[in-house]
Amino acid sequence: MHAAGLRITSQRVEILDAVCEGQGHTTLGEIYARAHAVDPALDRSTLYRSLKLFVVLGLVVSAEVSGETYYEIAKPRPHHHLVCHRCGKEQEIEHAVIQRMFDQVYQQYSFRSDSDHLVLFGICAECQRAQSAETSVDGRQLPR
Amino acid sequence: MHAAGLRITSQRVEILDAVCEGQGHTTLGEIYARAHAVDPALDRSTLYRSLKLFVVLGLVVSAEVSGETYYEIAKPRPHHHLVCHRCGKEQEIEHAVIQRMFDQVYQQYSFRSDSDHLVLFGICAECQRAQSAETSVDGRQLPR
DNA sequence: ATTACTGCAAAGGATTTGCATGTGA
DNA sequence: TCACATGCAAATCCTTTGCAGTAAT
Repeated sequence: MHAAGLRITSQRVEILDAVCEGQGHTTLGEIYARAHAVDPALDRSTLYRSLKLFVVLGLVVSAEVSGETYYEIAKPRPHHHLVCHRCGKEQEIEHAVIQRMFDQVYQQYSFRSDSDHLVLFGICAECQRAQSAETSVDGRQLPR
Repeated sequence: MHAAGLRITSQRVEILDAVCEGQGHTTLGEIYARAHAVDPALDRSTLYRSLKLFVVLGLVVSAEVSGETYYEIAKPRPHHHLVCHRCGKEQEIEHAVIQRMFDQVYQQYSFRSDSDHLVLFGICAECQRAQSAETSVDGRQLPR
C-alpha cells in the first residue's frame, strides 16, 4: 500500500474491516451499514472510492450475483461458492472439483478457463430434506 | 401468454425480436437500439417493463457479466458460455461437462446445483496461440 | 510541508413509477 | 367495452465528480 504512495487512513481500515466481517460475500449496502455504525461520519463516496481502490489493488474481489455486486477479501487460492436459493445460505467449496471440470472443458474446447470465483446456485442438503418433508405424509411420499 | 391474461402487443413482439437478433447474449442497450430502430416511438420504460415480464414468464433469461446485464432467449436445455477475456468472443458449451461437475459437487457436499447458465472466463484457443506468438521469435520461445 | 484523502453537495445516469391515453381481446 | 399496456414526465436510486478543507507521511 505504501509502495504506491497511498495512505492508510482510518476510513480505509474501517471499510476493510467491514468487508472482512461479512465472511464470504457482502453487498455494498451491508459494508456501508457496518462501517457507518463504527464511524457515522463516513461518507458513501469514500466507500465507493475505497472499494474501487481495493479491487484494483487486489485486496478485495467483487462478483455480480443476481443483480447485486458482492465484495469479499481476496484469498490466495481460487475458491467458489454454493448458494442455496431456498434458504440463501452459502458455503465455500474447494477448487479441485472445479479444476477437473476446467480440464475437461480444455480437452473438448481448447478453452483455458481461469474463473477463480464461481457461484453455483441450487438446493442445499438441509433444504432438500425440508422439501421432501413438505411433499410427504408420515414419511411417505405423496403421489405427484 | 394469453393464459396469464396478458396481451400480445406490437411493442412486446418488437422487443422479443430484438432479443432474438442478438444471438447469444445482448445488453439492454443493444436491445433498445434494435427495437427503437424498428419503432422509434418505443419508450425505454416499456422496454424495462417488458424485459422484466419476459424474465418472470421464463421467455428470456438474464445473466450479469462484468457489471452488465445480458439477456437471451430462454432455451429448453441448460447451456453455458465460455467468454474469452482477451478477444471478448463467446461460445456456447453443452451441459454434459457441467453436469458431471454438478454430480461431483453433490457427492462431496450434498448440494444439488441447478445453475443452467454459467459463464466461464478464460482464454480461447486462438488467443492462446496469439499469446505464445507474442513471447516467441521465429517460433522459438523467449526465456521469461 | 506536502499532497493524498475525505466529506459535502451537486451532477450524472440508469431504472422505476403515476397517470392519462391508447389498444388488444 | 374494459382492462391491460403504453408513452410521457417526474421521481427515485445508485454512483461519480469537483472542490475546499483535513489529515497522513
